[in-house]
Amino acid sequence: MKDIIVIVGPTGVGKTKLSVELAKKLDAEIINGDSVSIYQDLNIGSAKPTIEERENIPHHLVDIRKVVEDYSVFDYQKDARKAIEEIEKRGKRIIIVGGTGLYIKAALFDYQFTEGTTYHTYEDLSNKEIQEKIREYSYTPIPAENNRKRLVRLLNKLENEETITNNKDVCLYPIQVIGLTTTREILYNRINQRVEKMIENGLVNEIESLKEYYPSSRILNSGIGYKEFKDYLLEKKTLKEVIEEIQKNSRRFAKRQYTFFNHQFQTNWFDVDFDHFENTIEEVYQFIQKKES
RNA sequence: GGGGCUUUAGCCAAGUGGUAAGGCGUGGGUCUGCAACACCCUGAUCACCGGUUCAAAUCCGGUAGGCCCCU
Repeated sequence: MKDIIVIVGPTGVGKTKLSVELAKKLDAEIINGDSVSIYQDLNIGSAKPTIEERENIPHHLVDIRKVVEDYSVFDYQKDARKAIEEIEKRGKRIIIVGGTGLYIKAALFDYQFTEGTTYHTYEDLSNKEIQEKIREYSYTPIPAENNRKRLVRLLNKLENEETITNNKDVCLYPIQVIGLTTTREILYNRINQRVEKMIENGLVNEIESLKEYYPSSRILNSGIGYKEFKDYLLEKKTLKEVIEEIQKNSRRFAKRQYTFFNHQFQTNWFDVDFDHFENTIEEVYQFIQKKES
């Protein structure tokens, strides 16, 4: 099997464009590695590649869920591995692009989940009490003491007797991780402008048409570019405030993405040449060729 | 020209004599089932000069900037 090309980087650096161009050169198909593009009807705010931008390259794991449905890392792991298998059978190369680090990592590395386990929220227990219970299983050290979500998850795993492995460094596929980067200043400018552009392209209409799903949709209440509109729909916030909030959340997200891709993957970083993007494409292409020869 | 108020980190801001709360942003970090999530870490000698005091961001005087009122 040839290396799977994994394209990562912060939001707004040009991952989509690179993935399509590279797919053409390598005769590859693309697997989406973005937790929001999974959803139908979330197009503008998710910065999902348009049909034109996809240039007839097959894109997998895009639009596979409805806005009211849930989706998790485990689902992604299964779906992505299946897609890898299928593309492989077709004899095409594989490119995974996206900014959701955990999804991509769980698909490619030996993360193990257990099918259909029960899940308690332990609402009656304090963080301290949950920690105590975790200790009863002789599980130490307790990670992230104040992180309610992770504590609850861990306790559930212990109570369900799920196997807890630590294979996060065991990669199951041959991969080549390409990271796109630039200076913070340029990145933040691009992010800010891209949000303005989303508004011009009709993000507000997209939101209006999804309005009725807000109360029941998890993704609409957590995805950047969507959750910020909740108060706008209630007329508690102006559009200007919403825009600024989306920009801010995107910037903070980009920062966290850097930490993840820097520490969780062996990323080969490339400084993007925005004025002559073909240079960046060529540089990455040469890098891949060299690695394989 | 006269009078009053004000000046604390990039921003907002508490603190009126005993050696600087907090929030936001920024930067860094964690990461096996909500991950575009959640969580952790991160900064100042208080406009400047002088005085009072054992001790001043805190009191007094002056200088500079800002705001307001009067003429």
